[in-house]
Amino acid sequence: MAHWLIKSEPSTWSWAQQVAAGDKGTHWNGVRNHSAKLSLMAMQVGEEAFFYHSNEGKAIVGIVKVISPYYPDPSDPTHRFGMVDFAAVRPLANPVTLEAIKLEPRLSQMVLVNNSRLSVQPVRDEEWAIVLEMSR
DNA sequence: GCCAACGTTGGC
DNA sequence: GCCAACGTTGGC
Repeated sequence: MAHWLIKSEPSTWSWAQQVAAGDKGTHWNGVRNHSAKLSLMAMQVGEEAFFYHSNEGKAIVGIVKVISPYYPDPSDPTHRFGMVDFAAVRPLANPVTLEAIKLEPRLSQMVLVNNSRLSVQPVRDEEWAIVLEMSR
């Protein structure tokens, strides 16, 4: 199973709102970037992703799971981009901040560090485990 | 609020 | 097909 990371500005869509959406989850629409699209297309139902708060908080705050495979994003007039649905799984006991991630040498290859603008990105298995360890 | 990094657009 | 101009993202 692959792991992922998705970003959201809390002022637009927060972890609290994601939790409130429950098992029905939310449509992750609005992605308009090719790299992000490739990750969305590769996602399988049941795979988990870190939920990262950008701008305010700048931390991984929870885990979501994919509850629907990739399908067209009706909000895209060009019909080039699609989306998946995510539902909240659980919060992290302690959010893992971008600062802490940057200080951890074993996470120096994370896309979050190297390509900070990419809103949907893959996470390596070892990176996933290290972040979970840091959240305890 | 600034600005660097990056992606996209459009003129040529 | 190149590349300058522009818009957006997101850390600082």
